[in-house]
Amino acid sequence: MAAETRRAREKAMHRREILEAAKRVFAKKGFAAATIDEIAQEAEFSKGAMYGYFEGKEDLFFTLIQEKSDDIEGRFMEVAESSRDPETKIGNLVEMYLSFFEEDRDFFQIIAFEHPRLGVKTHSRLAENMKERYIRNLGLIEKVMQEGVSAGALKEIEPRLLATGLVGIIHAFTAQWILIDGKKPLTERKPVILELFLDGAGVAAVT
Amino acid sequence: MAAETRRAREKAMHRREILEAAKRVFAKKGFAAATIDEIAQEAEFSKGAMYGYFEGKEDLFFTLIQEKSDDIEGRFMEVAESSRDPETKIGNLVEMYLSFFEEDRDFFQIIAFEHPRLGVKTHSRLAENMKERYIRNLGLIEKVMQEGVSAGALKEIEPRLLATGLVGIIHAFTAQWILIDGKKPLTERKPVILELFLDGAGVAAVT
Amino acid sequence: MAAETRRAREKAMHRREILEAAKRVFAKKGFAAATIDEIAQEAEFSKGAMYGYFEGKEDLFFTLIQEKSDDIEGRFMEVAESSRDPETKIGNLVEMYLSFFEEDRDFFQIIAFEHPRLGVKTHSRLAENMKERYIRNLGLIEKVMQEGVSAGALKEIEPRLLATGLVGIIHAFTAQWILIDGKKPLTERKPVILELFLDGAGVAAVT
Amino acid sequence: MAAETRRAREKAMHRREILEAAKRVFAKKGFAAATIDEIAQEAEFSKGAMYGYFEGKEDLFFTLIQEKSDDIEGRFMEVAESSRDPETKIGNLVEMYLSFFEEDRDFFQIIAFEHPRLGVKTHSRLAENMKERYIRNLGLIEKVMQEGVSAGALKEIEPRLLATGLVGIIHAFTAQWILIDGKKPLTERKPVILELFLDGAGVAAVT
DNA sequence: CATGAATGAGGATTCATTCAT
DNA sequence: GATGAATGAATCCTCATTCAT
Repeated sequence: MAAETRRAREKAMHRREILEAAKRVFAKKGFAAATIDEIAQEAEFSKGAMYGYFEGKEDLFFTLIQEKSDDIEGRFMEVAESSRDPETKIGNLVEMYLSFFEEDRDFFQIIAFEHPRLGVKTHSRLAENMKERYIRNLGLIEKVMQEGVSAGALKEIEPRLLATGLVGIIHAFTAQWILIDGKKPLTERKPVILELFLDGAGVAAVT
Repeated sequence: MAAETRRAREKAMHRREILEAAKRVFAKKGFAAATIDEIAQEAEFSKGAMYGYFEGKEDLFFTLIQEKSDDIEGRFMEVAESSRDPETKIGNLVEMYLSFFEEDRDFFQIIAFEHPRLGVKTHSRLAENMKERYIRNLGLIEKVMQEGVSAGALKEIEPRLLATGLVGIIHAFTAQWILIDGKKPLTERKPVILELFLDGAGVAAVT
Repeated sequence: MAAETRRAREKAMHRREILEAAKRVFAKKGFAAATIDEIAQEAEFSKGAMYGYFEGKEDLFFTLIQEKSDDIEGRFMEVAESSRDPETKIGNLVEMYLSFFEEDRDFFQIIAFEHPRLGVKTHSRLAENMKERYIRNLGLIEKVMQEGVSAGALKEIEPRLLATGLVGIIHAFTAQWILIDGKKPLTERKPVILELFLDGAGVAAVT
Repeated sequence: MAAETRRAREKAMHRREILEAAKRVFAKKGFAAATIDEIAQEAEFSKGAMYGYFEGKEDLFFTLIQEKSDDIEGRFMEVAESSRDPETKIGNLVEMYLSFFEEDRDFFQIIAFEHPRLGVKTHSRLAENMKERYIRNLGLIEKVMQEGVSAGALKEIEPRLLATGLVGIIHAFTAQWILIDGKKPLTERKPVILELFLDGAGVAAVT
């Protein structure tokens, strides 16, 4: 039985290694251009082994997204209950996203890669699921925005639009960070993002 | 001679038809997943015909990006000289981007698709060129931001960060529009975007 | 009618130009690797024009071989009646081949290219015809050899073997000439060839 | 481990089978007209399998030439040291070539096919390599000829010309054998070849 | 006749997936 | 389970040939 346990432990580890390898490859190439062969090599397993752990390329990809999405949703829940003050909560939200992507820039890359595909009608369970999640996620952020509006901390703008704006800023800074200034920690951008989002770039026209 | 002219005209038209078809397919599938076959079908030409107009998939893609990028850069120049007032100029900038993407949402899709690839080292002339253009483009926006800062209309924030923020908001709203509420004209979003960017989402904390 | 005549003359000229172009291309690439496109370009005609003069690639090739083979057979006939002395006749034969190939090294190249295909069973009228011609040709040379033997000028060796040997030497020197020392006239090799063929390379062992 | 060994053994065998199949096809069609498909069928493998063993058509061809050329060069070395007597050595040389081609007429066919291509400027590593080898090979034969001349066994003719002549005769007889009288062993031709080369076809003009 | 655009069959190559060991 | 050889469908691309102008 102990042997069984070790086996189970090893199997789980291998699974993880494969997933991590897949993530690196998907991040570098995108789903379509990635090959099982390259993932196998990256994972230091044989091609055949991959099929002992996953059903195929789609499954691999899907699992990856799934896990990370669960992770991010979990973190989101913590954030959602982290404070009563809307501004603090939004700050936590931004920080959460930034550290999430900083920890795992490959995943951000993947999301960024495949995100646009969501707008495309498709038959894959995969894309459907991703789209669902995306909308749910945006919904969560919307709720935070709604709270902010209700609390009088945010302007009376449709929460969805506010959510869209915030997400846009975060993504842009993350992309920027990956593309150009990858050295400094991404979380350093939190203050600017918050200032931009909450107070805007303009010098207060004294109305 | 007239015959020659007609032929030339037809050839140009066919070229355009193929480019448009390619754009639709690239927008739907992304570069890697798109196939010449599908593009040919979409264009209602035979597979072989494609090669009379373009050297192959890469060339097709490249040409597409090239043309549109030239277009957008041209429009940008107009905007850059459109006004002395920074806020007006930024407004024109936002409007320009919104109408550009509204006119051609497929192109936005393509850009969104392939943009993340820019962060990945590659050997393709294509990616290099795209990255160059992207940075140049961002540089142009930076310059507008710089003017705004100098004129005292924008906060003393690094222009690059301002540019990143604005672009992020615009992209997010465009993506949103494509993903969900594709009916209303995208340009309708101009006021929100401007308000978010210039004045922020927060209710002016009376500082 | 005069117009008709000029037309006919022009047509014949064009035909010739195409054939010459085809010869150059076939010589450079071999039949299989040559393309109609390249031949057309070489001939400075459109691809389509080729089909007004020939039925296709095979026909072009076939015609080429045909014409040249007729030519060489004609010249052979002259040689066959050129002298009563076997050695002189053999000398004339060698000279004839050498100048034939010197005049038209492309044709030699083509022959050399496609010759080995003769040993392969095939369904093409083309190859059959070439093989037939080749054997007929060798037969002609055999007859000269036979005469030489009968006249006591050549050893009592099967004429076919003698013919094979002579042809082999000629081909080898021609190939050599093309491959390496293309400057000097090929016909300069006549004496060596004759000496080798008639007297051998060995220093007469005083038998 | 034994399993590994068997696998390795099988892989080597399959590789060989594929090479042999490729040889037959190249011999029948020539490089340009041969198709991977046909080679695969001849080898009784799937098309895809070919790429597990070779990089493609060129590689296949190249490997084939390489291996055989190494073989023939090895045999040549033996011959080169086989005797002090020039005539014997030349005899051995002829015999070596004849048995080499008799053992593997497909290879001769291939050589004969592609040889003329050598005279054509090209960019392929392949052709360069073949040409190099050919010249080196001829060089080796030249050396034997040179020895013969120095030893007073051969006439004072440029060794390269002597080599060319001998090779020409050998090739012609081999081609003849393949084309027409394939039944009798090719090596049977050794005496005639030697006699023709050393003593010529002419009846000794009593000089 | 000449042109060259269009076609489509054919060929090289890649890659997800299967399967015998 | 792990391996990697084998498969074959899918894909890019070429080129002989046709045909409208």
